[in-house]
Amino acid sequence: MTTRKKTGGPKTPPPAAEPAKSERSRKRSTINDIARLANVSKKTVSRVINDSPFVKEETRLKINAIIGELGFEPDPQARGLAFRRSFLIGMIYDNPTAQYVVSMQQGILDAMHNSSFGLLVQPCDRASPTFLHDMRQFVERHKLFGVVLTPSVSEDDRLVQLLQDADCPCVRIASIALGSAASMVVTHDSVGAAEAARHLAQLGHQRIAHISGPATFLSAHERRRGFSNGLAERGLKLKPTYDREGLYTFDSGAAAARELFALKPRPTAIFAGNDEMAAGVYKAAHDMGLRIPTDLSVVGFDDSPVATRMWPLLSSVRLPIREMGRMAAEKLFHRYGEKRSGGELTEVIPALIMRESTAPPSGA
Amino acid sequence: MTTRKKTGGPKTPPPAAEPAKSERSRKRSTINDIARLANVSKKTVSRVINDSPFVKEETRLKINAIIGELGFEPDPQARGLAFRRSFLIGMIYDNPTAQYVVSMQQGILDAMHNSSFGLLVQPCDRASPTFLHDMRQFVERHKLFGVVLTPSVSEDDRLVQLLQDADCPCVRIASIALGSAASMVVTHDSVGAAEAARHLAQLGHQRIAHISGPATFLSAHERRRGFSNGLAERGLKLKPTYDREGLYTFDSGAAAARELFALKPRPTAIFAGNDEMAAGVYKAAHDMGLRIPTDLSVVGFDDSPVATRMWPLLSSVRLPIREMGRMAAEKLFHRYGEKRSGGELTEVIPALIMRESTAPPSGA
DNA sequence: CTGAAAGCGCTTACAG
DNA sequence: CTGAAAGCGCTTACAG
Repeated sequence: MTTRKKTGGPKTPPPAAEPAKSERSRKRSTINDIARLANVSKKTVSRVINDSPFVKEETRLKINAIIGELGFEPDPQARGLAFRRSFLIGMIYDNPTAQYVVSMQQGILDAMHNSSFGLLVQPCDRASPTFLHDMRQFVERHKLFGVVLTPSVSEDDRLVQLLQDADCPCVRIASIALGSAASMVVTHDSVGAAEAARHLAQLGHQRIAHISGPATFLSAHERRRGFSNGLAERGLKLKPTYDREGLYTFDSGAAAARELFALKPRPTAIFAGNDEMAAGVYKAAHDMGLRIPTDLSVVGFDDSPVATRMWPLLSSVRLPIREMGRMAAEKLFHRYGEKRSGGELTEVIPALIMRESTAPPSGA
Repeated sequence: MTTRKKTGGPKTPPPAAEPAKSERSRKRSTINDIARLANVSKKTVSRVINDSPFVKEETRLKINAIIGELGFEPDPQARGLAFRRSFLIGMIYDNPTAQYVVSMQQGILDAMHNSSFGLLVQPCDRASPTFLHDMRQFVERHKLFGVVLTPSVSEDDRLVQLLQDADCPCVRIASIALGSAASMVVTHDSVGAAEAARHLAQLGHQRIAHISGPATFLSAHERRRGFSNGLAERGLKLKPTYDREGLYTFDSGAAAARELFALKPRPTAIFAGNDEMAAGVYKAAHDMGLRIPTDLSVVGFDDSPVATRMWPLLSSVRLPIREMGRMAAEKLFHRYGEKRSGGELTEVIPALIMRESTAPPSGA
């Protein structure tokens, strides 16, 4: 009992920055140490760790003090084994944009800060024949606490079904609500696309084109839909000849733009489904001697790093990726903390970031 | 004993793609099930799981057969608890390039494929006052099996010391050997930079400039050193006025280029320490009306996605990031498998990827 | 070459 | 409000 205070002084700062030097012989303390020091059973210590309401306030205080003093942190592995569920969150992704993946990780990590959770990453390929098998292994092997699914794998119903069968909670990030409110972070891509449409219309453009992502992507559909609606608000229509499908890649954007430029009259503004394709549009315009924004206005989507690496700087629709990651992880935690709470839909609205790539049409 | 065969037929395919429908009541089998079925003790099953040589071949075969049949996979959590070490690899990073991070993750995951390991990611900020404390928590909390350190945090000796104290194996990725051979993947950035120098010299350039990364980065130093050496091979010298320090950022690259362009005579070629800065050079050149490669040759480093998003396409020095990740993880595993083996230095050589951004000097 | 006992650090029923 | 027993699924000494 006398060995438990080292400094003897008042409460040491936070969790004791650097206890003993490299004396790694000082093993981490366990629930047993705490129990002994507090003169209670380990079960009671377990109760305070797990925030059980059935602990006398006085007991709780005493135990928490000792926990603080020793810098005790329950072993997630042992806890996991007993709980039959780990303290690990998985992030499953197939988004090709590296910045998206890294920002999302950051956001999830933000939500886990100061918890004992860890973030396990898992890329995937929906086209692979072992896709579902791999995902099942990933989830079952680690007895994941929960999983966050980013687009476009978040749209895969087979995966969602599998997770449900495996009793693994998941939060899906997508442009519209695909499942229960408790499991969704919806990004309303259509709203951002509509804003882009209004902006272009406002500038006076009449011949406005769109290059969408592949039809298999929900986001591609939503962005087109929102754009079309935004145009309609201003009495404009997205003409079929001005409506091309790309692949969300640089090359497909350039190819679609070339087709568009061959039209007469050619469009004076293009809304690309993502920044990659917008970069392709820049390239095609450059090759044809079309100046941006004088001869052609361009708007992208994603506000990825490339948007500020092009000249003129690309105006683009931005989604708060990192924040989305944080929200998704928080949903997972809420569901656990307060008995299935956090059930409201989580929503996010994209915003148009204005830069230098748009101007009134030259003839205006 | 009779319940153990479901299909009754010959060995089913791999690990039984989809055992029972959504019957998740069928709990995962444990080491006890295997032991019972094989008529041995669980300890013996444990021995075959851990590849112990002290098992009769016949016994091993029988046990492995049953393991295969049931698709048994030992629970990493339970194993970890008993081993006092998890089956988790941590990746600690502070590299600002998203593509680098994602590729590295992929590589590490490649090495873990078909193992029961998982990859935990952990960004960090070396300037944060809680940096070391956070890292210690990360490592101790998860009882990490090992950790891979990417540049530039891989250069932090305090971290390496901390990991050693915590008895956590690590592999460091850096441009030169910073520690024991067993813990290093060295990327020889200088070799790639030298190649860039030779290429430029070969083209006939005489006035060749370099924009380096910040002096606090080892890579910045190594790239300059290699470049300078490459020039020297051809009897050229990196003049102090042509040797500028940037920050590895777009803006710093543009600023340094502007200074270089103001010199008379101005350089006819620039080797940028990374692609970001090369993009800045493009921007500055564009603003000054300098055409690439006619008026100015440019070479970058990293071969990041932006390299192919610029016009003309940027020639750049490439490092096989994904492969480096794989190698790093494999080193961690080797050290474990064969009693401290895998001790040789792991090396990687960068290669110059030729594209469209270089040409002989216009006056040549 | 193989096994019975004890233990990793926590939690679940069950009692009280 | 609190605790003693048993257990999560595996491994470590120790025996034989």
